[in-house]
Amino acid sequence: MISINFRDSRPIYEQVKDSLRRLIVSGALPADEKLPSVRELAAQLVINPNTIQRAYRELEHEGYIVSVPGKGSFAMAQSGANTERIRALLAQFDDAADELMYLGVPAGELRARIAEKEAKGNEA
Amino acid sequence: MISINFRDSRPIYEQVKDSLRRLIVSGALPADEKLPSVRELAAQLVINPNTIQRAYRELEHEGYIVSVPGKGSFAMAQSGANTERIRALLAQFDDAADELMYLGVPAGELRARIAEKEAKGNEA
DNA sequence: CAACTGTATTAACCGTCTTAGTACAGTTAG
DNA sequence: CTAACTGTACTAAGACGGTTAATACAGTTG
Repeated sequence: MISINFRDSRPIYEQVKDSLRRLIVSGALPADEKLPSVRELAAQLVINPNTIQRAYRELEHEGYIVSVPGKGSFAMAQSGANTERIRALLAQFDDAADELMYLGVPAGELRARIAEKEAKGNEA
Repeated sequence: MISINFRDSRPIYEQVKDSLRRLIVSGALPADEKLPSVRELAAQLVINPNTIQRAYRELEHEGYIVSVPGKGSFAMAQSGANTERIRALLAQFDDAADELMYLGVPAGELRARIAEKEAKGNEA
């Protein structure tokens, strides 16, 4: 479900954040779904609870989850559009598309990928 | 031309790499164009020459530039398709698209962005 | 020869990531 | 109520990577 790569230069807490965000975005973690507890996920990944805590704290700050002392952490329905995050994602999207086309990947293939996601999103 | 952000958590040499790669990809730096020397760019950005050297070394390893002792560093025409880089870029592209659509950005807008790039690429 | 180019190497500093250990308050099942 | 869970906070220590500084050497060029 969630995996981390110790060889990766990226911090573990970032990898955990991205994994969880991807699970939420993909629908694998619907709103109000309970996440593993800080200690449980730490034990599962064999890393320190502090590292998980940091990932959860930042995900909550980004509006993807909500943590309640004593109860747990839960996936959260996206409320207000996160304009700042959208701006960053669009920049990432454009950069990747620009370089891919420079490297010879046809624009049609990129558009087809979008269309495929659109279909998958509607079937769910 | 090339700018770095000291507040950014990303390493300076990565920022330099991305700036140069973007200049090459966008066509601002055509093949065989001479890049600033290691020391010159370091002085311009007020950072250590070693940091520039590292950026150049890795860009050469990625096939974006070529460095010749005594002469300088030059933008390089993309020869063989860099399959590894393309794979990573497609993953980045997909992740951004997935989350953008999750956040409510319509697929049509993403496709329109691709089409726009396609048009710009053809006019050049 | 002089001034440039890339390249290599060593040492030192500093910030961040991660771990370990402990502690406290809220929640919940028995 | 108690026990076991939950999130949260804090300090200390170690490890690692990024960056700088200071040289040094070889190839190129006017």
